[in-house]
Amino acid sequence: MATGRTHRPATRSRGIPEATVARLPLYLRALTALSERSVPTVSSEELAAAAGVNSAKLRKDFSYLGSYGTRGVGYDVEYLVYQISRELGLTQDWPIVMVGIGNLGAALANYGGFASRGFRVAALIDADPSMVGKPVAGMPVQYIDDLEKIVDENGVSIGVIATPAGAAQQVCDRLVAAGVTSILNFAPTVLSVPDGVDVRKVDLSIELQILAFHEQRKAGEEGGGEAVLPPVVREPATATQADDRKGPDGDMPAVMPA
Amino acid sequence: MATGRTHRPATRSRGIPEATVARLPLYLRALTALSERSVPTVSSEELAAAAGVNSAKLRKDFSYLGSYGTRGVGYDVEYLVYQISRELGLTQDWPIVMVGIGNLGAALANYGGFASRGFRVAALIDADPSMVGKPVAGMPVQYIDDLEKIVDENGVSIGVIATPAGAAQQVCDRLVAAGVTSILNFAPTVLSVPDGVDVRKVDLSIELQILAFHEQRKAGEEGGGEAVLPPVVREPATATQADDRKGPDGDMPAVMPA
DNA sequence: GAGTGTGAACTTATTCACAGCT
DNA sequence: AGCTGTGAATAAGTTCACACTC
Repeated sequence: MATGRTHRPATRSRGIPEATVARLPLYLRALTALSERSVPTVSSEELAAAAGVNSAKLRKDFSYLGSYGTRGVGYDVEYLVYQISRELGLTQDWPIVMVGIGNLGAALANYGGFASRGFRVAALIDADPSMVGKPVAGMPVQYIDDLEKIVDENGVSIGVIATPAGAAQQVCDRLVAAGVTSILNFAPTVLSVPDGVDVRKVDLSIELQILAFHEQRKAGEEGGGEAVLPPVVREPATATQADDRKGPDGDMPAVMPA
Repeated sequence: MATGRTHRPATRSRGIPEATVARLPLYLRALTALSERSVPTVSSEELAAAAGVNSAKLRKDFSYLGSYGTRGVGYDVEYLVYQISRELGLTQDWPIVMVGIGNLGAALANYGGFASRGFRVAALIDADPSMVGKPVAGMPVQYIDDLEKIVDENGVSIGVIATPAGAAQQVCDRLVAAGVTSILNFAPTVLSVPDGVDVRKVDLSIELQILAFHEQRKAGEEGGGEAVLPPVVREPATATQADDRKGPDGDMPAVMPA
């Protein structure tokens, strides 16, 4: 205020909204595809469609990064690819370790997306001695006793946990103690970490459950008036009396579902 | 659960915030663990800790479902497990199909989390004829030509896509045409679907990129002045002469990073 | 004319803090 | 005394709509 007009919006890499950060990879993917097709420029409308968001949101997101577009024209694809890559820290290579090379871990290791731009699998680690030395995705599995050494020697700061739930926390603790400060957790458990360590989780069954919620609602709603499924116990408008009315519907049945 | 008995989400359950829905599975998991340990009741504080959220948020979340707690005491674990299960639609069984039984698909099929409460894998489907008939996770892979029939005969409304990116949209279209209204997408691509169809996506490389963003920021910030890791690719101050000031920092280098 | 960049309005989500029940 | 349930306050995220630039 005092300065009248700070011409520069506070867009230092600082203070990019989390929701925006989460969409940058999406934009980057769409832009990369355009780049491969040698498309020189793209409008917010087109790019938004390719990324599955609306154009106002995209423009707003980009505005946090800076003014990278040209009015009346759009965005230069190559230029944006670079700027977003830089913002995401993908102009450097991040060595990562993956712990837990079971079904899922092995699949992830083989998965191309992992080795994509910006990341390099430095080591695969497992606690099962019979796995050690076996090649997975072209690299030998290493024993978990060497975790600290591996992290240290490779300067790893990002770890992926794909162990069973029971082992995840202790693996996490070891990774953090060894210097890892970002963790991607595929184990279905909540990890606790000290301040300064980021955890992101991917949980299949949670995603399915969220879908089931909406699915159920769709089923209950179809037809509106002529419902296929009867509305079941409409709450009497009276609400309460001697009724210890709890939830909106359905008290606990005598027998719990297994 | 026999046919109907889909509880109509009556009165209050209309409009449970999406953010709350996304956390219900988390609470459910924590509660299930308590239930297995035969813990009878739990306070919002304890449960919140187990689920990795703060207690105010948890209480607020639960308040959208109804008044399921007892003041001065806490929540009855079994009761809550049932109520949340019901809210999520897990008191019925959802048959799901999985399309794309490659590395990742097979891993997911084997993954216990999938077959967990409320879901049943009705079929594994692949487009590779050489996969067909092979048992994966104890069930034979079926050919994609039968997709429509499988969806129809099993009353499938939830589909999981684990194909390569290039095939995802067409698989999605076929699933939707066959009657699927919820899709969990593991392919690194944006799916477009008609209104009324829900899509959730899981993308490893996006998650990693988000971590890299924060990681980069940490590195750039430590010590304030002299960073341990040099930011790599220091921009040549070259670029544009007339200082058409674009972003907060860094213009495009002459050579794009691969 | 076309399309970005962005304040302002609006919506959704989180946190606070305390009244009210057991 | 203890802990839930929830309005009220705050923060974060989205959408609108239009001035401005090319």
